[in-house]
Amino acid sequence: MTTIYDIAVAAKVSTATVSRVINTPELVSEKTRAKVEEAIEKLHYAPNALARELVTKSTNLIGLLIPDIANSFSPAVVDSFVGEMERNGYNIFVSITDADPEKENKCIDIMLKKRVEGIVLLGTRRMDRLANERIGILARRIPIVAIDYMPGAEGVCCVRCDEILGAFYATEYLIQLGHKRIALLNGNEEYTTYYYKRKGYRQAMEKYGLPVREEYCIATTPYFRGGYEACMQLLSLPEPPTAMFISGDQMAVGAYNAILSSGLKIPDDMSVVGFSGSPLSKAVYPPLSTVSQYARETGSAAAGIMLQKLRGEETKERVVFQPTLVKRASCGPAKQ
Amino acid sequence: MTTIYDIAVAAKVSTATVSRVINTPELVSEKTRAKVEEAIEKLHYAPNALARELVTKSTNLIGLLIPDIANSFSPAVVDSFVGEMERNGYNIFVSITDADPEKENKCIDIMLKKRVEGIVLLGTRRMDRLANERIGILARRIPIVAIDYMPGAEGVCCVRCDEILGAFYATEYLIQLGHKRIALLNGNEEYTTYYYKRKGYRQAMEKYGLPVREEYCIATTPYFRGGYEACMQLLSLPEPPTAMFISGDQMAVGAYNAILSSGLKIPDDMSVVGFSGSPLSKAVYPPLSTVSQYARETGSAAAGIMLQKLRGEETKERVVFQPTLVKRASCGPAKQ
DNA sequence: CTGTTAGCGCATTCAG
DNA sequence: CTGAATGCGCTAACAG
Repeated sequence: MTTIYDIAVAAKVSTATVSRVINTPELVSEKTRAKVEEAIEKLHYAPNALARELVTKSTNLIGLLIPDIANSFSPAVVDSFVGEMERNGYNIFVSITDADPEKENKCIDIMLKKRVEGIVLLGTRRMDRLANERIGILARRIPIVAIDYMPGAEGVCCVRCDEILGAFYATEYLIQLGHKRIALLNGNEEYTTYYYKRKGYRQAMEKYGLPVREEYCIATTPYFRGGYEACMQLLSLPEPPTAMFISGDQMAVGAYNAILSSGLKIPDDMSVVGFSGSPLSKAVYPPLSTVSQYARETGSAAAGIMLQKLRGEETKERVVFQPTLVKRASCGPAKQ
Repeated sequence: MTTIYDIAVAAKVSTATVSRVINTPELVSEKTRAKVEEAIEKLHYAPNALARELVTKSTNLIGLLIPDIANSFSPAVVDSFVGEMERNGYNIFVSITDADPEKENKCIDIMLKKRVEGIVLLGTRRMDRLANERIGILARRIPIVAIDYMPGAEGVCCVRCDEILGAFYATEYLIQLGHKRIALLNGNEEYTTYYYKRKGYRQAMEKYGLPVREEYCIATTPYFRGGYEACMQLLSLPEPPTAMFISGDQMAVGAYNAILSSGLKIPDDMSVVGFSGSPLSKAVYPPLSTVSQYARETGSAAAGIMLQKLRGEETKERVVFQPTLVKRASCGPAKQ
């Protein structure tokens, strides 16, 4: 590996001069600059960022923790976040944690050692306030932005969608269409997203005086298969629901499959509202009503806040996107 | 930021001893180890990886270049690749290149400066041999694994699916069902994936003596919307196709929408085969026949090869997965 | 078992 | 405009 010293020798200058043509070329005379650049070219010199960062104490590195990359929300957030950070000269160090707090902790340790200048936590977390304590403490030393809720670490800046409200809108919409038997097809309610979605669902049901029937509330894995299986279960009930609010677009598509392959029609026999507003929701047939979560906007908002923090500017404590209910053909009035 | 020196002072030992309790604790006496560990704990010491790596010349960093994270293939590959590398003690430095060769080049420069120990290039590339020349040269200095084809850089290890064969299978299947008017709904054919898919399609058509009709071959954006629009265009033809091979599952779902919302039935009025084998293909209704691309296996194969290279072991020049045609309800016999 | 010393590759004073 | 010298935080001989 060629070093700054090799270049200095080849160009017959000091290492300081080489350093200058790289970092402050305007301070170097035309002639020596040319000499040095030639040597750099010839020897394929790539300055060792480790050494550089050791002295400048600036890594331009941001850590990104992703609990789950396979859902319909993460990729879009990651894309917009990474793009925005890169455009501003930062680089990204990622880790996929499978939503495992222990793994997350280890990753954070590594990131701290690598001297990342900020950490972004993407996606839902356990409703475990204690587990988040460390994050809260860490946030006093290094910029941290959480995408989604962060119970128990009040100092951490959160960028998220108001999921209670989103779930409320979705459920209310179904109620207003005349449905009374409305199912909630949810994910694991120990996680923030699903906890809050249940809350919104419940609020809507209660507001309109409808009973929350336990057999209508199912928590399953938030992917296609989970949606399919849970929906099958609902359809086999003696008195099946006439509508369902489903906590994720992937689950909703799985439910579509269950409904359609049971010979039922959407929305005639079953109304469906999803959650996420991913491109998928618009793509399926019939197009899926969904609560739009603004994934890309969330990613760039997180980047914006992170950049502010890195510059030492004051930032908002929290950015909450108001979800929008996108009404599409998957919902219809309740039959009499 | 506390340093090894601070710990040494606090524990009243030398920095060498601190270094030992961190790296080779078995060489330190129980007593001093306890002292040092206490100091580390108390001062929240996290060894500076930059300094460490500068002297050990080992970063455990792998660069991962992702051209497009939004398709149905990348997330699964990334997940399995990253998981496998992390399990083996490596960390990941990512960048999203939007398939822009210039951006890719800049990213590689940064990665080289950061002293990554290997680089993985994910996903399709332009059919531009010259653009890949640099990769080929680089591969002589540092382990490089390309996921997908890599024309023009023969030294680079490639992990990919035989897309020609996959497209051939898909098309042949439709032909054997009696279809003669078979469309190809493809992506931009300047990119390897779509170039080779067209090739496989053509080979099948020619083998069975069917004409390749230009108006049946459309190149569009490989997402839902592209599939929808291209399919609409095909349906409006005076003599529309009776079957289509679609180069990606997302496009296929977009096409589903176009077909179903035009009042046609799948597979009665239109047979469809997709490509990717993503969970999505199984989830939609009717379940989509597709060419399975083994995303997760591809990711872990790439990791496996990278790990071998990092250990200095000999590796295969190329790993080619034989795609499998998964027959589902989206295809039926051609009507007379 | 522990301390001393010498760099790793670079940026940054401070002279000249 | 350029060079010599110093140190960033750490590991790795080498002594003791």
